[in-house]
Amino acid sequence: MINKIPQAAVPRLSLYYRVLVESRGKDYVSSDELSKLTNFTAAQVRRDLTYFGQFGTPGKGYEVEALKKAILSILGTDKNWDVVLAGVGNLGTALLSYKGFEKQGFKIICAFDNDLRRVGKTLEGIKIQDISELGNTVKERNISIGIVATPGEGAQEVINILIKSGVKAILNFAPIRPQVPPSVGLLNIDLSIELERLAYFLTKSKS
Amino acid sequence: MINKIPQAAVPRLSLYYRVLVESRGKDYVSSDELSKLTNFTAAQVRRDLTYFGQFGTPGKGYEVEALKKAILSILGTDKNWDVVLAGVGNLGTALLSYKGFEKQGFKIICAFDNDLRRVGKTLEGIKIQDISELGNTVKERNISIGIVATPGEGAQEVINILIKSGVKAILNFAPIRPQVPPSVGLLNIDLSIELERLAYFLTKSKS
DNA sequence: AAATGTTAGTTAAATGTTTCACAAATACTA
DNA sequence: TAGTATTTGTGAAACATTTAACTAACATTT
Repeated sequence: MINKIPQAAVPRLSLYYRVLVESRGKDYVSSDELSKLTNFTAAQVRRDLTYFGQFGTPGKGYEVEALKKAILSILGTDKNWDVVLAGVGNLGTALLSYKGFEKQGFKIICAFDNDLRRVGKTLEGIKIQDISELGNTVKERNISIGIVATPGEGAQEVINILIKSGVKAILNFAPIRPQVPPSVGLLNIDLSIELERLAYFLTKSKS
Repeated sequence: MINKIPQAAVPRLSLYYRVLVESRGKDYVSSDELSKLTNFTAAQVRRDLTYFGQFGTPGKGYEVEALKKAILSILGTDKNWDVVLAGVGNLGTALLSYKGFEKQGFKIICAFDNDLRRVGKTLEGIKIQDISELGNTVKERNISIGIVATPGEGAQEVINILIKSGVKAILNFAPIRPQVPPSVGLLNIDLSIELERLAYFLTKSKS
């Protein structure tokens, strides 16, 4: 392919989709309107969309429903994805309870923990299993997305099990940078690092 | 300034600090070793560090303790930061309970919610206050960092209050892209968007 | 049907970031 | 002390992304 798609364009697509959902009632929307709704420039909106195809009509704009469908299909959110959760502490529980995921086709279908006080309990309709069953369950149920919300210690081990069992994409909240083979997608969300970025911003803007 | 610092260098600095902490016992560490520990290239390690100053000794490397202190000072994590939390649902509770923040100098000192069932309760030693008191409390206590963990509706309003009351940096978990003046630092963590990025990765790698 | 205005798609320039390669500085060894 | 091995810091090149300017297509108005 000649046109490489910038990494950063993908989350922007998600945002275009959101504002399209909110602009129910309109038949067409222009890059200029999308620009105002997302705070990206109109040029970037057009550029981003053409990375993935041609969706618009000159003089008119983009057909809302068609563009919505197209973005869903590009992102893969027109399918349903089964998700496994490893680590059901405070954060894990919060993720399990978050209603937003299911709307977008992501369903946490099983959850694991190594704390025996939690194992066996049911949260949001999901029975927490012992971490020792992680590998087999993931294999049996053929799950391809994993969320890791364990402490840093042991996170790499959990991730190794996930990968060995066929998981192809991981959202990692543990404060480590796990090793994964290139075939596996990895996104790290590291709360401490984000706060440190803010602290840097504050320190810098004072000087 | 001639050398503008790439945005992306800042979170890398956080990671250098982490591996330095873990390499206790060593007096000196080379860019090559830091490279292996962080999976960034050695050239990037050196480049990143020189954005902020000259910390190394040719032929020897970087003195661990000195570099640790320098990074702390650059990031601003050598100071203590008071943090306000808006929204004490599942995610907010998880953040309130997360022990990692305090170690890095971030302390959530007050929390607010608009749900009367939560207001008045005490979590992790912090009494949840009514959202109507948010502005005054932030002003009185002179807080400069805010974490927003409310639903999307109302998040912009909460953020407006934070900014009006003197908050200068915001970590936003609500699924919106808030408007903030350029003088205010903003980082968005949007869980749905992260999952959609993974879905895109999976969709793409199958084709 | 012609003229005008709007808007997507494309090409080129500008900006920002990372990588490469090497000189200069220091440490080590004999 | 001279010579060799390390390792930093950095100019320049390579790469990636965003912004801006332009072109062509379509819609609307008269």
